[in-house]
Amino acid sequence: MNNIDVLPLNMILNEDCLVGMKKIPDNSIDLIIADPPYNLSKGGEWKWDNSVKLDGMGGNWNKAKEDWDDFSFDSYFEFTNAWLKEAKRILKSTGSMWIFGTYHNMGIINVICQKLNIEIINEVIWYKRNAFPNLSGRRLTASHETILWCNKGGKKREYYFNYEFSKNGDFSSDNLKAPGKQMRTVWDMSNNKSREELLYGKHPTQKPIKILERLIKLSSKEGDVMLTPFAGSGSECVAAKVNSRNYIGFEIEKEYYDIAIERLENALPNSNQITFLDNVNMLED
Amino acid sequence: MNNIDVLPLNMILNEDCLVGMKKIPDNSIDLIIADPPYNLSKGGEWKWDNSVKLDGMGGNWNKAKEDWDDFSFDSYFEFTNAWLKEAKRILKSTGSMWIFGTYHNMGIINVICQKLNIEIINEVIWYKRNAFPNLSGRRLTASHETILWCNKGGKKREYYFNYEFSKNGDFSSDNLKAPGKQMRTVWDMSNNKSREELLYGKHPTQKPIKILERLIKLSSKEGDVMLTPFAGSGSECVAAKVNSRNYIGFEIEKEYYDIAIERLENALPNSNQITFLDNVNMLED
DNA sequence: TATAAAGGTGAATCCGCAC
DNA sequence: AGTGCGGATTCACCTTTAT
Repeated sequence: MNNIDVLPLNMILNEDCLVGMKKIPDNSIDLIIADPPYNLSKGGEWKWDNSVKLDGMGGNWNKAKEDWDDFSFDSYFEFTNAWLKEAKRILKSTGSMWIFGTYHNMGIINVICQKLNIEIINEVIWYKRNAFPNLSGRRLTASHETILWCNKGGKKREYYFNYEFSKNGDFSSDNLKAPGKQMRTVWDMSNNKSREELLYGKHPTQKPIKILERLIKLSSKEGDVMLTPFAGSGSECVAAKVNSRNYIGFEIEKEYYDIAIERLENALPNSNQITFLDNVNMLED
Repeated sequence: MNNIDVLPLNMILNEDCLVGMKKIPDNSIDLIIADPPYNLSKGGEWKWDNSVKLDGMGGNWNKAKEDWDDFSFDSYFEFTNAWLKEAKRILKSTGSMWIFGTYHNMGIINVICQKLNIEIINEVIWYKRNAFPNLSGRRLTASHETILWCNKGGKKREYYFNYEFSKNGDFSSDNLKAPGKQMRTVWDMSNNKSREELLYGKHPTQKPIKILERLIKLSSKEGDVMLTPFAGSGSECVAAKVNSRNYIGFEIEKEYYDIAIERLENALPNSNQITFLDNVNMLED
């Protein structure tokens, strides 16, 4: 996409992320934060197809896994491949992408990033100190999520990294971050939510604003454009607005879209407002 | 493999893990601990083949990743698929498998486990408090490894789990383990090695005995048979011997094989020796 | 009024039992 | 042998009571 295109900035659109991302020019986004679904509702379009043979990938696959959530493993591959390809296309070479997941879907995301030549900078582990206990006594208490930090890939690395913030920022509530020392790949952060977040907290995987702020500050500058393909109830956009980044979001579920719109109306950007634009059009670089 | 077969127990064999595992009867191993290589030496058999099209896996792959260590991404898929298929075959339905890796190879391992219907019980994060600092200032300090805990899969879950140990065992050096509380998926453990381990410490990914002991105690009983497909300098076997588990190891590199043999000669099993057999043959169940 | 202790509530998953 | 229901399980968080 090389023609000059326009797109509403600082808005969430109530549409599919693929439809939305196709409207975005190449190399135009500074930051992508993605929390892709892996628990799609029953009756969705993702169906397991036992006839699909994965001959190219090692040849000798066993038979299909039967109960992979409500949709198929292979279809999830295709879904992930589709949105990551678009994500790579629209990302600037100076930009970053952060992807949330668990072991259920992160293997697929990881493999497709490597196949698409999206470079993984770090795999970050979010340790949730207040994780919900395991009640069965048959396994360990699930208490972390994975966040993959990537850039566009290519010969030279140009992504932005705020090393100073990562080293000397205020992370006093993180017991694994030593003050003045380099930030590590394991982050200790409880899953608590502020009153504002609880008020709009309907989405099952809603992330705390404070972890999104950390991602934003580590890898972008004020005035940059953040895009979130699966906006949910809008936490990424709120974090962007509060931190004077511009944002674009897509959310296909009307219920969450409505919540996100209301949240964003009530969210106040912080004092540095020079770089934040409101509902204007974005021109390609 | 249903004929009664014999195999030397409590030995490491100087051969390829696939060759070795093929000698093991179906459903005969209680515990597998695997630390698969992902940095194979140059000139090995793993070569990138640009002509391989991965049409079954989402269809539209970009061109091959050029610099995936010294061998090809797709070949690593085949390699992983091959040994994991054997591992699943020889594992008892009551058994467990633990696989070490990082984001470079864990995505592939994860995906193949799911394709082979090997059930992932937990993804464990080993946080290395004493990780080596990052010198570039361009990324976060890599400070964790991933350990996938799996069972054989199938309709009913029969794997052994020592819940009592996981809850009330002595983990006082682990700052993330609250005494008397359930064990979680993030473990805080430094990468220090004892004098014994340092003495034989030539292998680049040698694991500390104490993390291997944790795996062994969580998921096996005295007298059980542990198998390690990539034995390296023999840490898994030493941990098994010390904890009165029987062991089988394979190591193709003569240098490491020799170290492992010497280590095991000097390793002393602990006092409960009733269940430990020395260099005997194993009959199929 | 602040802090501490004590007590009640609720979440997801596994497993056994009845049919 | 498959289904469906109910009981058991843990611990973070909130509310209530005590110091």
